[in-house]
Amino acid sequence: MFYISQKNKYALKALYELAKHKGEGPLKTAEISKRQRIPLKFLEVILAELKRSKIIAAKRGYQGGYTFVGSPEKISVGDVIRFIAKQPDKDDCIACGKEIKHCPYIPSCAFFPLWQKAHDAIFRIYDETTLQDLLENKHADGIFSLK
Amino acid sequence: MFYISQKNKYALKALYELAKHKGEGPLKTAEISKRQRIPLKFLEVILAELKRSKIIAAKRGYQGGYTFVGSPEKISVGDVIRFIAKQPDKDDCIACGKEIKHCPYIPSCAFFPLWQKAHDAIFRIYDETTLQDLLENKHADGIFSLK
DNA sequence: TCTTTTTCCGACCTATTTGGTCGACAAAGG
DNA sequence: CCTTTGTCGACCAAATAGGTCGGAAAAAGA
Repeated sequence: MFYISQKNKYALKALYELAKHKGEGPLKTAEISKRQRIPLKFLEVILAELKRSKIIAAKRGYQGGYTFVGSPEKISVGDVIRFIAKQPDKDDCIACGKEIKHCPYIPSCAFFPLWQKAHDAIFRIYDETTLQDLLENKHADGIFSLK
Repeated sequence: MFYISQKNKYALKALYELAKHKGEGPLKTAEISKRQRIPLKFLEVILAELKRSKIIAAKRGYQGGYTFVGSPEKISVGDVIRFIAKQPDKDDCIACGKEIKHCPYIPSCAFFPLWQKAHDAIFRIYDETTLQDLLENKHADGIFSLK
C-alpha cells in the first residue's frame, strides 16, 4: 500500500535522464545505466515497459537508444507511478489495497476514509510534480538537515 | 517506502477495539482476534509489541487481557505506524528510504524534495487522525463509490 | 498448591514479491 | 555481413511479509 518500489524509482530516474537529453537524439540504455547507477539488464526491462506508454520511443542498432517523446511538463510523477504499478485487481479496496475479502468497500469500515485521504494526499503531490519540475530542480527550500 | 503493512493495519484494528472497550476491563486477545478477524497467534505478537509502547497494558491469567491505557484522543495513527515500523537505519535517506549508498542526503538529488513532500503529506494525515476520530467514525463524506 | 486461563517469548516456517540476470533474437546502420 | 543496440521470455536468489508452534510464566480461583 502506497509502496514505491525500486523499479518505480529507476523508472523515474531514467525518464529524468531522457527528459534532460531531449532534443539531442537517442540516449543509450548503457548511458542511462551509468549516469543513474541502474543495473543495465534491469533498466532494459524497465525501459521496454515504459515504451508501451508511448512517452518514450526506441530506436535500435548503431546510434540507437531511447528518446523522450512527449513534453516533460505534461508528464507527472503520478502518471509514471500509475503506469509502472501493476493494475489493481478489480475487487481490491480502492483505499486499503489488497485487503479485500472482508472489506469490499464496506462503508462501515472505520479505516476507509483514512486510507483514502492518505491516498489522495500522496497522489496530489505526485500528480502536481512534473518531470519538468524535477529537471528544474525546484528544491523549494533546502532542508537537507541531518549530517 | 510509505508501505503500510498488514501488521500495521492489524495493530490499528486491535487498538481500535481496545479503545472502544476502554473502561470495561481487560479485553482478551482471542476476542479481538474474533472481532477483527486477525489470526490469533499473529495478534499475540503484535499486542506484545504494542505493549512496549505503554499505550496498552496486559494482565495475565484468568480474567486477563489487554487494556487501553492512554486516551484515544491523544494517540494518532501516525504514532502507531511509527511505533510498529522498524526503526530506519541511521544512514537511510530520510526521504527515499533505503536508497542509501549513492544518495546519502545529497542535496543535488532531484527526487529528494518530492519524496519528502510525499512523506510529509501522508504523515500529516496520519498524525491528525486520532484513534478517537476513528471511533467516532468521521466518515466526512460517504463516497463509497464502486459497485 | 493445583488447575485453569491467559499473556509472553523465541524459534521456526512458507509463499510472494522484489530486484535482478541470462541468452538468444530482431532490427538498423555502416 | 558485422556491429551495435533494443526486445523478449525464461529464470533466479534473497528478502520480506505474514504467520505458526510449543511451551513457559504469571495470575487468579478452587
